[in-house]
Amino acid sequence: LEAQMTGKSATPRVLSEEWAPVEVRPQQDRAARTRSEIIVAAARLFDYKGFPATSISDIADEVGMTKGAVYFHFRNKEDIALEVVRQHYAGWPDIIAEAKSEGLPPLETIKVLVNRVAREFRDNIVVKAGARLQAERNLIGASLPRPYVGWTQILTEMFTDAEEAGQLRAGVSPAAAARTLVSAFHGVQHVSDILTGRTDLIDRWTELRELLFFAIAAQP
Amino acid sequence: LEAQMTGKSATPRVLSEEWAPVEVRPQQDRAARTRSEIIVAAARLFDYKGFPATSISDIADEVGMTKGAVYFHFRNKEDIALEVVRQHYAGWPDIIAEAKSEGLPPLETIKVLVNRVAREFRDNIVVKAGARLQAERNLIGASLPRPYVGWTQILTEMFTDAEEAGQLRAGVSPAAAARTLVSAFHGVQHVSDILTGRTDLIDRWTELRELLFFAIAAQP
Amino acid sequence: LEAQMTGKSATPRVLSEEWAPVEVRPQQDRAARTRSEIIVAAARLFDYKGFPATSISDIADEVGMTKGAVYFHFRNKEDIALEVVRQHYAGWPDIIAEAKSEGLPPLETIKVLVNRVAREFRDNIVVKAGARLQAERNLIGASLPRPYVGWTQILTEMFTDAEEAGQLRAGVSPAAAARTLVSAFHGVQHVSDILTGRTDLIDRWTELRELLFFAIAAQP
Amino acid sequence: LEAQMTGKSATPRVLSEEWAPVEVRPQQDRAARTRSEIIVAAARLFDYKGFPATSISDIADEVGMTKGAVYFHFRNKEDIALEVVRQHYAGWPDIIAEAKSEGLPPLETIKVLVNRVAREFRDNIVVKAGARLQAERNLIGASLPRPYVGWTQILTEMFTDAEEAGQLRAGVSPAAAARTLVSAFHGVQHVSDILTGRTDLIDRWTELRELLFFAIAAQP
DNA sequence: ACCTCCGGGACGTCCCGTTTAT
DNA sequence: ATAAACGGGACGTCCCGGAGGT
Repeated sequence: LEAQMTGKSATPRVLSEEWAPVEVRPQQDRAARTRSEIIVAAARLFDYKGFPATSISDIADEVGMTKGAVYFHFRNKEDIALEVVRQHYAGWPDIIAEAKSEGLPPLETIKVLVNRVAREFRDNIVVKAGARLQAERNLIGASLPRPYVGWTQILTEMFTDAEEAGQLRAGVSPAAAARTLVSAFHGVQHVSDILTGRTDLIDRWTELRELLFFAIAAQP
Repeated sequence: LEAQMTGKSATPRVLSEEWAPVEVRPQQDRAARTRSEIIVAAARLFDYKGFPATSISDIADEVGMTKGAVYFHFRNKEDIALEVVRQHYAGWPDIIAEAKSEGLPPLETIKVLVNRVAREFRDNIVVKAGARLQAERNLIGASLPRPYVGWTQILTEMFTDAEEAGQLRAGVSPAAAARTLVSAFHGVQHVSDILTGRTDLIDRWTELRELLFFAIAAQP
Repeated sequence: LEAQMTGKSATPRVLSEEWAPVEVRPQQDRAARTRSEIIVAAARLFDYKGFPATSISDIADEVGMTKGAVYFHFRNKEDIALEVVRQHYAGWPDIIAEAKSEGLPPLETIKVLVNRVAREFRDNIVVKAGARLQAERNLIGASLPRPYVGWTQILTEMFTDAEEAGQLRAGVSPAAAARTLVSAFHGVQHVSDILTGRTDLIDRWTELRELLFFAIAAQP
Repeated sequence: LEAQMTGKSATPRVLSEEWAPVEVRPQQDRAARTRSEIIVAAARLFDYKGFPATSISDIADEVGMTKGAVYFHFRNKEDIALEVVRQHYAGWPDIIAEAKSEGLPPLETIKVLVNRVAREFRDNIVVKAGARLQAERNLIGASLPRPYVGWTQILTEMFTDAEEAGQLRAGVSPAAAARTLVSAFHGVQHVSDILTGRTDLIDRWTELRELLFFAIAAQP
């Protein structure tokens, strides 16, 4: 749970797309596609080698373009990393909304949500790259959004809902639970990355979830 | 809980120092002092800027020497990082032995131990730097020892002791408990580092400890 | 007579230039010009100071560019040396064809040819540099073509022609004559370089030629 | 025939050693031995890698000493090269005297002499190293003695003797014969070094000798 | 006298992230 | 959008002094 969240609850993207201009010029279309290709290629490299070891040349080669073309779309290497991180964040609102829409009790909603997040961390290249970039944030520049605090806030709200629903064990603070979940999830994801390339992430997260939620949840 | 541990119990350093020759050649003494100064200066910079952003020149400046002097003691930058990581590990056996020597029940021994480890992560510059270097290990070279597995093994043994002493809640696996503790501690330490420079590490660790050990320990 | 020759006869450059596209892209033109300037500047320095003593900075200064520009055209210093050596070789086929086209008897053709080669060794900076680089070949890298063998082969063929024309003294082996001519010419060129900067090369070659061809040629 | 010769005829070393002080202090003896070991080790490396690629560390390692020890005996790397070249030269007078002492006619004396010199170029590590250092002389410093001129002078004298003895073909200049022999021998030796590591030096020299002396000698 | 240990600057190569001319 | 050029370091390593032991 790496990301700086916007804090306001998830805006359904479908709606916001309604507001977008229907007619886009084909050139802008192509530019957007190129931009996107660059981002994905960069994400692959950032995930594999990290930010400092990835050169602009590497990225240009990976997309089959010249360095100049890359510089046409992004002012510098930091901007590319920034966009990767932005897209890492951009996906969460929908996922959160989806989890909430299932109508489960708060604690179960959280479980479902983080299960889904874990899968993204294992499978989605942009999410993976964004996580690594956040871990290397002080090698990049001070411009990345602060990580962890958004998720902490979202989860604090959800754990507060759980408390109000009587799902929390007496003495458990929603904020502490949120902080601990965010930190521990990060730890699990990172250690899994180092030791197994995140192939065992789901198992490790399951182990963590069982212990943590036993301590958080009220006894039935 | 970053480190690859040797597994063998701590050698009583006091004793071995008694056996050391009293007279050491002063030149070698100076060299050892210089080496140590380089390590500490490098640790400061690695902790602050990370491995790739720290140049040999930076280190030389930090100790007030020239690059040539640094290269007399270390073949390359990687070797310096390696030595920092080595010293990060070198302290744990004594700390583990110390915790065990208090004669507490297994679970309390683990708590005391990790409390102490948390303080090291907050205060000891070499420990801090070693942790960061391990996090950046794929930017360095494949030569660093594998992190986490040593601590996981140590803690698995201690949780097994706890199980045999009847301290574990039914259904809790010692190995899973150890893995989760190692990962979650790493997460707490890392997030605390990013958000507060580890000043709130003890508080965050306390929050994690209360939840995790409630789930792990048998009800009294 | 330093060079590894290709063996195939000279391609008439005039003709092939007729066939070349008249319109070349101006940028590539500029690049080719720059590349060529770098080669000539490097040749001057290699001839003057040798390969190890010539730094990339020296070359960049000599052409009035920056190191980065040089590295845009060549991957490393060795590649520059390689190209100088390549151009040293590239000129021989035409010169050989020219000598042969005069329709002289074989032995006289050889004399005319080597006279011309001697002038190149005295006047052509790339030829001079290439010769020196070949002399320093084990300081560079194992990638330079083997010297001397190409010329030995060419001259062996020509001396064989002479033998068939009855121009060789009885008992003189064409191969031995070729080997000796190649080695002795190299020696004359080198000693002349060391002692006079090759200003007396023609005289020294004349002395050698008179003696050697007296021994090789059949008495009239 | 690389060397700068002193020009005065060979001084029998046995004699000059008679004049040396009989009693030397044992420490100086050790120093001389150490010096000599350094020279031989350096010669091995110079012959193998050339001057620029041979570092003081290499030499120190080769003799099993520290760099400081080497610097005690020689002021700098150039001095070591200088001494190697000096010893390359130092052996010729005896060899020349030996050849002359056989009482052969001048031309045969020259042949015997150069045959012997060729063997030295093939077998004697200091001679080989000195030759290579002379070839790399402008990479070292302007301090090496001028090569070739000494041998040219010696051989000019000997060819003049031959002329006076009626052994020279009409029209052959003793000076030109000497110059050509020196240059051509250098060429043969160098090409043999590059192509076969001087294993075929004797054969190549024999080929050269047969041709050259046929041209030089009066017909019987 | 001979040698070791430790440290000091100085470059050399390579490469990287970026603008300028086209 | 490309091709060409620009500075600026980073790393490594080399040649070499001084301080001091033996």
